Order: sequence, then C-alpha cells, then structure tokens
Amino acid sequence: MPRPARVSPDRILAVAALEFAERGFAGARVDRIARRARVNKAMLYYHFSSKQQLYRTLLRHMFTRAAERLRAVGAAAGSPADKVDRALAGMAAFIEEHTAFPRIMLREVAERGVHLDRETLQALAAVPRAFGAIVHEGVESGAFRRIDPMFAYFSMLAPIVFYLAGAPIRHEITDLRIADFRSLSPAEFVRQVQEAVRRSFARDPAPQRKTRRKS
Amino acid sequence: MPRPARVSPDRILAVAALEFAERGFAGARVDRIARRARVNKAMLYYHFSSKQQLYRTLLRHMFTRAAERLRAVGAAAGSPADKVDRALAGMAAFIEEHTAFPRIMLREVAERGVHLDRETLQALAAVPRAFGAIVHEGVESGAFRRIDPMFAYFSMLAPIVFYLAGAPIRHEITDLRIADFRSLSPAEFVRQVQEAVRRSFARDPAPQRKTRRKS
DNA sequence: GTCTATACTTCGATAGAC
DNA sequence: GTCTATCGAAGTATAGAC
Repeated sequence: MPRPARVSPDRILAVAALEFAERGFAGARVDRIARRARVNKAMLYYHFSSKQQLYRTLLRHMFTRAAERLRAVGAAAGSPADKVDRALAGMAAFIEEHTAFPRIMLREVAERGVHLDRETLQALAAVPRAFGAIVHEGVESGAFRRIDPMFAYFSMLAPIVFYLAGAPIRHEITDLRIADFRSLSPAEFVRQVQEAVRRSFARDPAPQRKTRRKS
Repeated sequence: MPRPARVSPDRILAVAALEFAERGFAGARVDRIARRARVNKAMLYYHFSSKQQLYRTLLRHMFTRAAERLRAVGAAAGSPADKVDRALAGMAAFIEEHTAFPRIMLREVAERGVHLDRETLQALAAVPRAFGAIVHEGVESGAFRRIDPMFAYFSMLAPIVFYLAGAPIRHEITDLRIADFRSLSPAEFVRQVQEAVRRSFARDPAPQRKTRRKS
C-alpha cells in the first residue's frame, strides 16, 4: 500500500451522500457538494466527470456495501429464522449508520431508476438477491412456508426503510400537536417486524378459520 | 351549481401530480406544468401563487382522498380482519388509479416533509389515523393481538407502496438480463400481503418455539 | 492535482397590455 | 382571466493559469 491517496474523492462521496439524500438528484447542487467537501468545483469535476457520474458511483458503493452485509449474514451459521432476524437487524443497523441510504433509495424508486446505468443496477440487484438466498434456504429446508422471494424482500425491508426515514415527519406532526405519533423506537420497531415476519413465514401456523377471502 | 368553473385549476393540479411525481419538487418545472396543462405560466401563477403553494395544494387533495377512502372502509360493515383486507385492497386500488401518489409520498418521506405546512400535515396524518382506527377496533374486539397502530400502518402500507412503485426498476433489471425479477402481479402481491398480515395480526397463532430472540 | 473566473443555460416569478 | 415578453438569480460545466 503506497499511500492514503484518494482522500478527496472519498470525502466528496461522503458529502455527496448527504446532499443527494437531502435534495435528490435534481435538487442537489454541485457547488454545495464541492464546498462542503472542501474542494473546489473544478476539482470535483476532475475526479467525477459529471453530476450524474458522481451520483452513480455513490449508489454503486452503497448498494455493494449493503449487499455484502447481507451475504455475510446468509453465509454465517444459524437457522433460516435466525438469519432472517439478523438480516433485518443488519439492515436496520446499516440504515442507522448510513442515514442517506434509505432516503436515496426512496427517491430512486420514485424516479423509476432513471439515473441508474447497468453497473449500478447490478449493484442494486445484489441486495434483494442476498435476501432471497436466505429466504430460499428457509423454504427449501422446510422452515418456512412457500414464499415468493420478492414478496419476502419487500415485506421485510420496506417497513423498516419507511419507518426509519419517516421519523422526522412523525416528529413534526407530533410537535405541531396535529396528532400523537410518538410510537415505537427504531429498535423496538425492528423487533416487531421480526416478530411479524416470524409469524408470517412460519410453516404451519395455528389453523385459522378456513374461509377464503376475496380482494 | 352555477357552472363547471375552475376547469383550469383542476387541470393544472392533474398535470402537476405527474410532473412532481416524475421529477420531485426541485426537479419539477413550472414551465412544463403550464404547457402540459395548456395554460401559460402567468395563468398558473394567477391561480397558485407559487410552485410551493401548488405543491401543497396538490398534496392536501391527495391525502384527503386517500383518507376518505380508508375511513369509508372503516365505517362499513364487516369484521376487523375483513376491513384490514379491504383497506389493503383499497389502498392498492387508489395507488393504481393515482400512480403519482406513491411516488410523491416516497419523495416526501425522503425530503423529511420540508415542503409541508401545517394544513398539509393535517391531511397527511389522517391516513395513518384511518388505518389505526381499523386496527384499534380489531385489538379492542379481541380479533387481533396487541399491535402498535403505527407498526401496523407501516407493515401494511410500505410493502405495497414500494412494490408497486418499484415495478419499473424491476422490469429494467429483468430486461437487461441482470437478474430475473419477474415476480408477483400487483393483485397477487396484495393477496400475499393480506395473507401475511392476517397471520401476523392473528390473536393466538400456533405456539411457536418459546425461544426469545435477541436483536 | 488544484485553483479562479466565467461561459452558457435554464429556472421561478413578474410586468403590463388586453 | 388570459396573454407575451422578460428580469434576475442560480445552475452545470469548462477554460486556462499554476
């Protein structure tokens, strides 16, 4: 290892994460990113050829890290149910460490992924795939009922992303005395999701009424 | 009723929903909204005093309609479990009728509600409140286990919003042959959520292992 | 690799006639 | 209520010295 080079690209990426999370791609200002990263604009354009390129690089990094974390959970020892618990807790921890992550994901879903190129989409796809591997193992081993992996992914991750990212709005509503939206702490919320998922995925729950419901 | 007045304000709002959903508040262009609504910019500013005012008016309308729909479900006859099913199906239908709605919600959560004033937050708060009323009834009547209303709201709605809004990205990933993300149809996905929520909310499921899990 | 200065474009909003 | 024309601010990106 020669030297701790690339200090300014890394600092630019860290600042860009905050800016893109806070304002979105269109609202983000290259000037502001450069200033807060303590480099000038020309320097930023020297490292990243455009605003879009900077954005894509940032997202690739984020998705890759999140997927690595999930793959580590999947590869570790434990029952499928334990892995699901740990995957949930792991993503919640990842989100609290990288608060920009859920906000950018929320925005990108709303934008239909228009800013993402093939490479970035590949990094993104690794996240649900890591989730899917865990769920698949549980289904194959008979620990879970037959569950669509994409359904599992969304029913697990979406509530956590939404709840954590939605905290400021709930606090605002509570502070203005519009309604009392004080509710579960993030940790407690994650436990509730774990509990719900455990019940939902379990192979043979208590025989409910045998009625079939329509839409 | 004198006349079908206010045709242009309504048309502006309809077009603005598409523009704000597509580009976000910062990315939305007032010029584009005016052109696509077939009014000129000065006319738009005559009806809505600013871009922000237009945005807030739009959101108030959307939230109000969604909440009304949910309150209708809550007020109708049926068991709490049936109402939960119908609330889920109702929100999915609402989203498919107003595709701008989930995208704007996603963005607004990411923005921490910075564009919303008191009146708009009031309209927003009515949505989880209508959900909460249904869940509360189920808990009180003993049909459901003790569930935090805010947890119920997020675990029900977030997957549907995310899944429906995320369809274009999944299709893109599938089309580029990065991964096969073809999965459940929207209707089938909603049924899966209904099934999962039924299992999760049920009062006394099959006694699982009595182990307690940590984080 | 790093800087200053600026070219070029597009935006939100308004003036003022009709 | 509706229009055309335009202002002033702010944006992305680059030129060119060091």
